[in-house]
Amino acid sequence: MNDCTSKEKKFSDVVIPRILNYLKIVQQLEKNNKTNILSEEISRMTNTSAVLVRKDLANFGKFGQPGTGYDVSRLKNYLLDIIGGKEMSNLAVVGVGNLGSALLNYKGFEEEGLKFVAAFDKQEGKIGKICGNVIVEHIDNIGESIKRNNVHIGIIAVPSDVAQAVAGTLVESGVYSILNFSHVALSVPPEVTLRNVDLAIELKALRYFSVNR
Amino acid sequence: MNDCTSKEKKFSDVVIPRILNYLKIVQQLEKNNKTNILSEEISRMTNTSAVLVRKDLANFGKFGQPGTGYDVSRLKNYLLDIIGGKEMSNLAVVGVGNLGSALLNYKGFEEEGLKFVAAFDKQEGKIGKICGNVIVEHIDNIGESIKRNNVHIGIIAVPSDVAQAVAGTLVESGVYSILNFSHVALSVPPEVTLRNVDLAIELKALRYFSVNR
DNA sequence: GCGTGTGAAGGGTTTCACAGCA
DNA sequence: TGCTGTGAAACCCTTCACACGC
Repeated sequence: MNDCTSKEKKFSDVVIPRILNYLKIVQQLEKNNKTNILSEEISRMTNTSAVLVRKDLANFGKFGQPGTGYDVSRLKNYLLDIIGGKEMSNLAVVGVGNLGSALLNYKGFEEEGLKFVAAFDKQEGKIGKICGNVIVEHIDNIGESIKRNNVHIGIIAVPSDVAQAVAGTLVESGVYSILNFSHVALSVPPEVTLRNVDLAIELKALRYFSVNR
Repeated sequence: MNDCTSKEKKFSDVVIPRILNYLKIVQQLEKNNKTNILSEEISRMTNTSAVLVRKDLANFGKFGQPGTGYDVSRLKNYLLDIIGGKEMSNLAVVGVGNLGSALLNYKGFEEEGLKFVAAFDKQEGKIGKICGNVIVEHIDNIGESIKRNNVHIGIIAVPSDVAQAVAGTLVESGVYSILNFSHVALSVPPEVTLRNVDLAIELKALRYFSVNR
């Protein structure tokens, strides 16, 4: 097989972030007009063993050149196919504090297929303000706004004590993909895909691995 | 064995975040004056199977009561021992944009053993301002300030194009634990523990798992 | 009886060693 | 010769089934 045959294949939670890292790197290389890359180089840039890089990539079909390496733009396109990064995803942020603002103002999401289409807060002073490319709406508008803007992914960037309520509202409004930045364990129905980014846990994990090495 | 014997034991990258989640939950429960918890409940709150919860906990010695469950405050203390969460870690943030400010202003890190002691930016308007509990210093002060403040962990919250340079400065200044929020692959010497939180990758992973379920 | 603790089985992931191709 | 691709082995992680203790 010489084509990308693995669109049906499901990849695990270990593999996907790794592949997304490979993608990040080849996109970077393409911008710098590099046309070829070795598994050895990808390995160094991602802290992944070179064999594992090759194994991962070989999963999708063989598009490496023995003795030469991988063609950067070809690799990029295959990875995008697999990851589904070619269509735009519409994002909504709930909570326009510092974290919410950081997300909304981040340049570069859009060229990665991620687009903010709505933002919500309950603080009157923030409603109607422009943040990034969107106008902040009142949190009571979530239901209506999410349908109007065809939101795919909801991002929870509110204080912990209201995070669960916001999650409920998002789900009711039909958002089945949630990224949770709050420091509480959310409970959502099984059909919802939930991913947590807990900054305290990241810091503590880092601390653990610095000490225990 | 009935004691916590596993201080020497090293846990993997899969296990540690899970344990930190257990800890988060028992800390929460303790605040709510709950004194006892079943593996079944921890399971529901963390999306981890109950057997796995018991296996994880049994790693540290048996402190569950068959037929009854776990004593919350005893469990908390053991987990803190294992994770090393009893000493305070000093943190420094480089880049006081929205993300840096979000971190500096987050209430609750301190009671988790994480304390911000320094913040840096290169934008003149920000220098000298108070953010959270620290005064923002110029980025040129990193070397001196890090020694003065005994920084353990450096957090990179600057734009991608300067992230590598900042990483270099941190390492030169003696910071060997780095949490990187920028969207580039940093290269650091092997003695440095580096952990990456890439928001674009989190969003893309979430998208992948929403579609492929 | 109920819930924890644990050896054994099962499944998945990573490494090893080497085959194959430019 | 150099680098990719791949079966086999090793390793780790998770689940299963059940023993044990309150």
